[in-house]
Amino acid sequence: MAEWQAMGLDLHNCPIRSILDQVAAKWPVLILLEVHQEPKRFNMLLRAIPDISRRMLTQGLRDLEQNGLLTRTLFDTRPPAVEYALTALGRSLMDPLLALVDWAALNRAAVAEAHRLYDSARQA
Amino acid sequence: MAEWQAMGLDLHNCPIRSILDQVAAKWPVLILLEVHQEPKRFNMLLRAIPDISRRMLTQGLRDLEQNGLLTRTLFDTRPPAVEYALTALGRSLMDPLLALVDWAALNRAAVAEAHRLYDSARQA
DNA sequence: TTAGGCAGTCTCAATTAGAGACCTTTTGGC
DNA sequence: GCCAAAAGGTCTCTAATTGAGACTGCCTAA
Repeated sequence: MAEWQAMGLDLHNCPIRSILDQVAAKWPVLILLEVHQEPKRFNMLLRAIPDISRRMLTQGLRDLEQNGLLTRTLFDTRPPAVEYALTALGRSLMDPLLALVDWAALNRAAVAEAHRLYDSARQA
Repeated sequence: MAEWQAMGLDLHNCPIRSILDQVAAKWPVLILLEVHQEPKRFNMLLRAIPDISRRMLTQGLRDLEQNGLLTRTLFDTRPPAVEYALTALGRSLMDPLLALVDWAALNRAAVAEAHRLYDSARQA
């Protein structure tokens, strides 16, 4: 971090910010985690992430496609099927992303405890 | 990932989802990155992240405090100063978070290129 | 005495997200 | 032959979230 800050790549006025905003967001992360398991189709994703709306799923998929993280493949079957899969770039993102998920899994007890403490302090 | 999925810890109906939603979000990430450099005060953060509003900064700080990622320390100086600093838990989050930032820094050219390709394909 | 910094809160307007109807094509059941 | 369902979305309308910016109260330096 220190290095690329020295290089003038700070978070303000830089493309890293916008990438982070796109990727470090609720729905994109969830979509990537689903597609990471195996390529999935639109309605499959809709079922896999029950509380996403079609609107947000469409938008999330378009954004991720635009950022080069996944591909949209139209199969000319009847009815036509559309498959979303990770690109190489998308796969390269999964390492840091899964590390974040692992952190969350590992520390959920600590976070829950912090909530408890915070709330009881508020009470007093 | 496979392991904790086998353990029944899937992303739907699980506290990991809510932690991820809180942490993998625009402002909290930015706040953490700032506080990671060194403990900072309210107005310092406001200046460091120029496009955040006071409202969102307040809310982000409260959320992060509630999740046990940072501490709020009131110094009884004149005028009173409030310092926000990472907790041990917060510091432990920085590894995966910085990995994500590094990924963004490393791959920003590829992402930019993907945008260019996507846009020119749209054109045609 | 007025200007400014500190750490916020409050209100109102603009933006964004969610709910759910609708579209087109095609298959399967009755 | 006809209705329902699934495919992959779009469209509209409403609800929730965010942002802009005024305001607070206390204190210091000019």
